[in-house]
Amino acid sequence: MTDAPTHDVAAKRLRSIGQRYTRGRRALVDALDGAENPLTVEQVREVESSLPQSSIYRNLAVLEEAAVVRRITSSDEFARFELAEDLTEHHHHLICSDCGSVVDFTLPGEVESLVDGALISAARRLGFTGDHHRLDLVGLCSNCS
Amino acid sequence: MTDAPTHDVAAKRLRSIGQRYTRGRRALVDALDGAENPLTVEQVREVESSLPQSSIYRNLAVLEEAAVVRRITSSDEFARFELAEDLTEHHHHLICSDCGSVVDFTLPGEVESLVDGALISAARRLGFTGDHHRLDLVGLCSNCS
DNA sequence: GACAATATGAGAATGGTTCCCGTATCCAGA
DNA sequence: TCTGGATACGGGAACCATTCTCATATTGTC
Repeated sequence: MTDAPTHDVAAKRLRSIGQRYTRGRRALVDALDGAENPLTVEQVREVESSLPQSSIYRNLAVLEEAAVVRRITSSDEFARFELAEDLTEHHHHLICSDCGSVVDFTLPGEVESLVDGALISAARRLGFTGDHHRLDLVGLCSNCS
Repeated sequence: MTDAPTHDVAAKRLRSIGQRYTRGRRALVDALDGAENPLTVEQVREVESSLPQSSIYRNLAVLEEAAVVRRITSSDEFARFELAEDLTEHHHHLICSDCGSVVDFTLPGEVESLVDGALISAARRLGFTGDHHRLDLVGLCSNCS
């Protein structure tokens, strides 16, 4: 189960784009919040078996638009979803290039700020408006190595 | 046109996995090497209009398996391809979250080594065998902002 | 409680990518 | 240079994660 604050933020963000915070959408937020790592649609179905596939896809898209959920791509063919970082904490992904599994990890604050600074100046140089960075480590998970 | 060394390396890597370095594959390497940024299959077709789509897909997969080409995913639905980093140089991507375009950039060496060190220790902690990192900046390109 | 608007969900459609298979090309040995 | 066997090519069919459709159910409002 998810903290009330998370649900409150989700409800507010949905409302701000003219969407309701329905039972199915709450179930998705609970599923993602209860997971250690980003989930595929199939994994969401395993956790919340009552949700039909089409609703999962549609509502994940709505939640993504409301900035409640972030979609990430791995090395396999399945999209994965996690709660937005400001609802959890800033983190990164270990991506297995063999099986596509994704595991979260964090880096020391000094590293983060150095990276951010470097990215901001690179973006400025190229006329790009940076929103967030995405620092993943690609390799082999303990199962596949 | 691509340096001989690049073609030599490509030929050797293909040979090492029992594949030939054919005309079509050479054309793909030329196309990717001549591009400023990673290319979609459609963009490859624009550059090398003689190559049929099915051959582009098949040969990019072969070149990827031979570690001559790397496949990257953006925010849109198209896969993009670039030469492996040891045939070009280590770099990162600015990814436009609106149109999906991808632009290369590089970071100062100190930042790279700090990041690498931090990633290595994080990977060790989680039983992961790191291969390479992937540091992208997601935002809006000058066209979309 | 009734109405209008929005969300749901089962199945169809979409489209980037992969696969199939008959043909063309390449390489080794003679 | 020929020949045989293996590999690559390429047009089109198949695949499958995802998106779309639309009739029904649910929601919020007066």
